[in-house]
Amino acid sequence: MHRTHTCGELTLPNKGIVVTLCGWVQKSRDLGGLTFVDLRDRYGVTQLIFNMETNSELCTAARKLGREFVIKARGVVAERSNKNAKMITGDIEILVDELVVLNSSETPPFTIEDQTDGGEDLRMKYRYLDLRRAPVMNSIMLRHRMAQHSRRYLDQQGFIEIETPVLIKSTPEGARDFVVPSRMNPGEFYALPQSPQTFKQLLMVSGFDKYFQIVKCFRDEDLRADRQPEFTQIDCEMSFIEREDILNMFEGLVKYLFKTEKGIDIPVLERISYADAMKYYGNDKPDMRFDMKLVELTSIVQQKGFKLFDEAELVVAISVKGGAEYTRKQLDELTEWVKRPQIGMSGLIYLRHNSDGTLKSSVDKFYNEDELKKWSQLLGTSAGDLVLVLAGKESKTRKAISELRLEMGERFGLRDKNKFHCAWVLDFPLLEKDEESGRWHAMHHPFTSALPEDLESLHTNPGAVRANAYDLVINGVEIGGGSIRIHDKTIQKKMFSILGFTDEEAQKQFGFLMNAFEFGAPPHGGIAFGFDRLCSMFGGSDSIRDYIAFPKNNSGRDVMIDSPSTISEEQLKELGIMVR
RNA sequence: GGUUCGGUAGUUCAGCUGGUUAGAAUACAUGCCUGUCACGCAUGGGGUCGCGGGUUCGAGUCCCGUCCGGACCGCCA
Repeated sequence: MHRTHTCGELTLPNKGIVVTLCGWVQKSRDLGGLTFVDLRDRYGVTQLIFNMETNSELCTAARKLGREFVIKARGVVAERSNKNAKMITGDIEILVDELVVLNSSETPPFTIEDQTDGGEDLRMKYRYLDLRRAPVMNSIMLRHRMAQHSRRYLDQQGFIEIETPVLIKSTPEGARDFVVPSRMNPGEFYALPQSPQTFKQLLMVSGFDKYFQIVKCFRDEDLRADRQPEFTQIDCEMSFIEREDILNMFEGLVKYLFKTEKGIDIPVLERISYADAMKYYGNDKPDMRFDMKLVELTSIVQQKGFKLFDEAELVVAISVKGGAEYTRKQLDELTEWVKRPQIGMSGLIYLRHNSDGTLKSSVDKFYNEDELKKWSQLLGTSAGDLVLVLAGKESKTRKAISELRLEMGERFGLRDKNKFHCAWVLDFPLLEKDEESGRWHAMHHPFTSALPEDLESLHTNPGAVRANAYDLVINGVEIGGGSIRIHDKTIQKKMFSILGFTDEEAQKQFGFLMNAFEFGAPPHGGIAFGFDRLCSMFGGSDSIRDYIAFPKNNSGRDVMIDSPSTISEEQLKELGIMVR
């Protein structure tokens, strides 16, 4: 008696055949004379039926089945008298003639159903049970398919998949490293890679020409719904290419994924400069599913006696289509929303374009109708629209209006999960100044090249130099990013010196790379995609956790295996480590 | 490092200004029921109100501390 079919495939045409199914008891319904058992496996659910009149022994046994018992059942596929249109297998049921209990089960701590009663914490503790639930299992299977599609496309394009080491060297740049003590080299540590960046560049020096890897990366930073300490990237690098080649190649990958997985033909990817993204969306990863562009009012609103605006570095507004329906109460609530510490604005100014064409603002005291009309014109409002204005320090205000824009987009239903807008964000600044130390930091990473036309200002005006870098942004989420790399030793050295490395430090940290550049490094560049985010985007979720089989919680803990954990004195001693 | 919300039955939650024996739904157990599929009906068991301290005649409720969890800010080249 071997399994002949799955619980998701039997329908009316299979009527009359004898089948054997295996799976878990989803639920049983005992009606006295009849007992129904829903049997579940990875493929679906099929109803088993037991009849007290025709086989009382078997029916009595079936009544004893609890939730999540593992069973094997043989029987004939029969047409149901009462069909269930909600189930794929809802037209049939199995008239069971033999039943084997393969294993019993405790009552699960939460219900194994699409809509579970379990909270996040409990589900994570029993993740192996949570994974039995169809939505979670489907997410994991989506991830599998996405990996296969990506491999197929990249293989077809001539990319070679190569594994790079996981025990590597700690570097001060970027995120914090996870660190692994070396027993054989007391007092020394490996670091886990934040990305295989330098290795893939070395592979280009070796001549592999097109490389990719679907690879775990590690960053010891605080977690978010879309950030895990270990995460997966589709990591790619190519030689003898220019930016345009990379954009085309990976635009191809994005299109291929949407086509094969979702059957969607996405249009040519929009391209927007970092400067424009900041100007129109206040954000380097704009959600371009909807318009609601930022409009700066600074120059026209100052010197009218309104202190908040007069003292502001930036006065910036958005116009919400149909927002004039917002009541005073809702506007007050929105004001509280921007005052939350996470946003940190001192207040919110509004201008309502009433349905009768009149304008009403919260600052009528300072601005006459002509002036308000000017606002309205700049923002292109018509009757029924609502203008929201924030003012204050430049960067904080820009950030706040960007958040407000996303919030209003959300409230007005403009962020449809089934709509996708993909864009390249280009021409990022190469460097950014750290406010505290006053030092320059690489915005992307220190191997990123400058745009050729900006290279000269590297010494005179480093902040103005644009990087030959690009991000892929889908629906306001940074899905991928990359750059054309530096392949010249002298320029790479110069970059390290601008970043505040001494020659000695640079040699110690990255000497292997710069040495390699002395032996015929080809021009090269690449990109890496956040695979977990890509999967959650395709699955329509904001959280990557359901797309990772065994994720960590907000504090970086795996509550199932209870890690991280302390280790024994002997282990510490062997590793030469003292713990305070 | 910070802000904020939460921790009460197996689970999800309610429990008001402190006041008799802490409730609901669901899950579970038992019984009845031949067409259920969120089956129905009846009965029943199930609680260290996260932990510690304080205020009070009296604390699930108020205060302080602490632990755990969620969301977010900082951080994430």
